[in-house]
Amino acid sequence: MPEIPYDHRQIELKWHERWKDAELYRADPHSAAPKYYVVEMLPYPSGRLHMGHVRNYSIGDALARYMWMRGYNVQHPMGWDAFGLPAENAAIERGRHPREWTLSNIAAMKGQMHRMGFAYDWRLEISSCEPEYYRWNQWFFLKMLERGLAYRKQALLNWCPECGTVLANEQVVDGCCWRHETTRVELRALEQWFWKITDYAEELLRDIDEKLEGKWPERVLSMQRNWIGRSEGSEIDFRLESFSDRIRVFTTRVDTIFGATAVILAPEHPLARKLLDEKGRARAKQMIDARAQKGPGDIEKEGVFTGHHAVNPYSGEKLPVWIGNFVLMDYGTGAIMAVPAHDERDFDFCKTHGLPIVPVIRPVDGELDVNPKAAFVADGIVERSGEYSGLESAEARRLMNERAGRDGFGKAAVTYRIKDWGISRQRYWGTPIPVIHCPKCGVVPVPEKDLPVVLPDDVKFTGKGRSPLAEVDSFMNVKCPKCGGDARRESDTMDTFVDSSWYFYRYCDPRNSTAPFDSAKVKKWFPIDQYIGGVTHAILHLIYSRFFTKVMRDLGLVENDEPVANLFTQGMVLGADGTAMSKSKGNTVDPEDMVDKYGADTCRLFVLFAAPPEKDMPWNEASVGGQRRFLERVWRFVTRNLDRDAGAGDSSADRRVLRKLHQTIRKVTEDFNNRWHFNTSIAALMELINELYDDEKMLSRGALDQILPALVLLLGPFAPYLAEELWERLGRKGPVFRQPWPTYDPELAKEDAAEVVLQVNGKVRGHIAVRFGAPQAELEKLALADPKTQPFLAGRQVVKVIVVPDKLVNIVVR
RNA sequence: GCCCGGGUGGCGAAACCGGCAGACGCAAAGGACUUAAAAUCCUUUUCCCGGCAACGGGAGUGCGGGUUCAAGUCCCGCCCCGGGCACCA
Repeated sequence: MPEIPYDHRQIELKWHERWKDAELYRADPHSAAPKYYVVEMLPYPSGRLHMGHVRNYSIGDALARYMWMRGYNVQHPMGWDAFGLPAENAAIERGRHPREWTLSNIAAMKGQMHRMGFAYDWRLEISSCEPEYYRWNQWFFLKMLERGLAYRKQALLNWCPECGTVLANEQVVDGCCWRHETTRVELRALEQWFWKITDYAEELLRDIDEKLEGKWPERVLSMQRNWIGRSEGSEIDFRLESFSDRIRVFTTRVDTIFGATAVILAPEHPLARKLLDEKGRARAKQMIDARAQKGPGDIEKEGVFTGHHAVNPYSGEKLPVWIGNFVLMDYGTGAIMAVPAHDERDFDFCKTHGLPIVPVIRPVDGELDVNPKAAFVADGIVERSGEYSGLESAEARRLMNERAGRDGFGKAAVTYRIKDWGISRQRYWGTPIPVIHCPKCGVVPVPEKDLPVVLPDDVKFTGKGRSPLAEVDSFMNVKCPKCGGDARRESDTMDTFVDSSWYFYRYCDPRNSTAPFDSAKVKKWFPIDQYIGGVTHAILHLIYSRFFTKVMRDLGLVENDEPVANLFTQGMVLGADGTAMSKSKGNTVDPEDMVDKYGADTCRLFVLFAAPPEKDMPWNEASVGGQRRFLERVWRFVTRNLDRDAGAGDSSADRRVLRKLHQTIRKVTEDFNNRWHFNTSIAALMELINELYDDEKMLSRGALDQILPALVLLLGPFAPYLAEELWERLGRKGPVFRQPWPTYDPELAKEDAAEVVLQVNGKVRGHIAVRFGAPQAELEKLALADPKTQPFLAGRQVVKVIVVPDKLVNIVVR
């Protein structure tokens, strides 16, 4: 019988066509089956899928298909994070309109996703650049405004010269833009819109422990904890000698306050202007400018004495007030007390500026070091601190906070590192911020009934200057909704992270034209059972969407406190050079080439087999062939045994192969249920096919009839095209992923006998086959009598025999 | 500096609860088939020592200690790599 060749092109084309219109992957709103909502992070439509996408979506797709087979009602959507700078840059560089460029990219990538065989319910597709979508961004903006969660302020902001826009703190990496890793951000004073994520700092932190612990990767949780940066301490007012103003400082170490030798203000501090003379102000300005240019970290500690003094409320001591370039205006109160003996930074500063160093904390089991060479920063016993002397640090802090409250000069206080989310962007391709600036009424929100504020199409892209929208008179000129007078629209657009903060809710009701979604529909699916994406979004997207969910909950739109019950972060795809694949490094591989050459199934298998999904995946082009060979072996085995008249066969071969089959079902099922280590699932399937080849000639028809369909079903989540084609050739009806997942019989999976390892003094000396459950005494006897162990026992005394039933006997001799 | 990961053959990896280290795959070498090549199939492949040989012995999971009958796995102290945070008071 001639072999039928495995022609991936023909097979994939055939099923591609059949799947296209079949609407196979619909979630059923009326199903009684338990729901399972799986979402992969939506891509930016750059025009081509890259390997990172393929990896992300192959993991999610395998899971979705598996859960269908397990009988769940699965919702598995896909969409487009369609606003963003590259579209605008394409417009500047190539004269293509961002909309047209974006839409053609979406069409291309959607085609690639179809080719990959990803099982999405495309009826739920959303695209954030459509007015039907972004009008709800605007609606949320208005709600934030109503609730006092949106505000406008002038601030020093991170400006990326490459992007031509400001960035949120989360979008600055090592002082550089997150999209342009070599472009330093500059600080610019601008007026822009902020969202009060800080109002939710405490809850965002608490729910990490209460709701996410154990369900999100520890790495992501620790990054978020870090980012929120909760810090407990005290706020203490220092009275100025020469003015009525007080300087409020934040400190975590009020127990060291008797060691304070100065009070230091940030150069931007409002009091700095007042205290400094002309010359001092010029120095302060220099410090501010230097910081704007250099970026943090590589700045020498500089300072200026203001000539004024403040009074330590505990000791009554007079402390000089300085300006210091290392004091940050936007953390704490913008002012600190300097305790050089117990803080490294203060130590540095005071050393260089000749300020005294006064130690007041001694180690619990040591002496007070009166002439320290470095700061002693640990807690200890408070000394030289009046009534607090002799107390432990923690107790001193407690009592000192009490005293501050009682006497009205301070209190216990909590400070967070996280700052409000700056959402204004001086770019075109984003959601217009729905406010109007009226010369008479000031900032006026666009009335809800006038939403959406639609992006105009006729915009000039010069790549220079400010928001492109500001140049479009037909957009900008508007009547004030309040007084009817001439007014101007806001010309900034929203950060695109707004779009992705709630898109997975919109999937549940994507065409709703009266609300962002119907809460009942969302309630059916939320929280997301499994969210899958790159770890790069650990603190960007993933903290913004947690914030958004909490706001939506407080608006009464959703009932869940968190959007994502379980998070999985897959590792990066590394290039051949061992660093992350990226266009700028030129080490990318286009998945399309691989799909052309080897087929989508091989490509999917390849990304799943190369490494466990949470680990970074090294690139090794050569091993693709191995995956292809495996699929061909499956193909050949199934096709040539479809209706081979195998007869009664050899019952021992049947038993061997069926045992392997059931062991494989067990292995693959466990991998899906526990760790998603699909590399080992696929390895198990390879072992099965190896075993089948070994025993092929001896198998009975009956055994083949059990094995072939099970093998095809097991392959379904990983290689859907091949599975579907073979399923049809087996004469079966219906799509593979709608078949019940094969179950294993523990009895059939069991080996005939336990292989027990024989050790002498921990070294392997032999093996014996014993029936399962053989009593310990019997195993011990067999081990002592075994010819393999005998030579190592001769002339020695048996001290002890360790028996692990069905596994191992270790004879300890002396 | 602090907080997470991680370090196992030539390479990617496996060993999930302390019980045979290296499953599975890649690459390499040898062989079968072939006029030949490709494809396919079979064999070998951690290192060292002994043996013509099936085989036998020893060492071995970044380094040094420890616990244990038994350690890649647990504990202590280091080194290296990746990631995050970092004048955050």
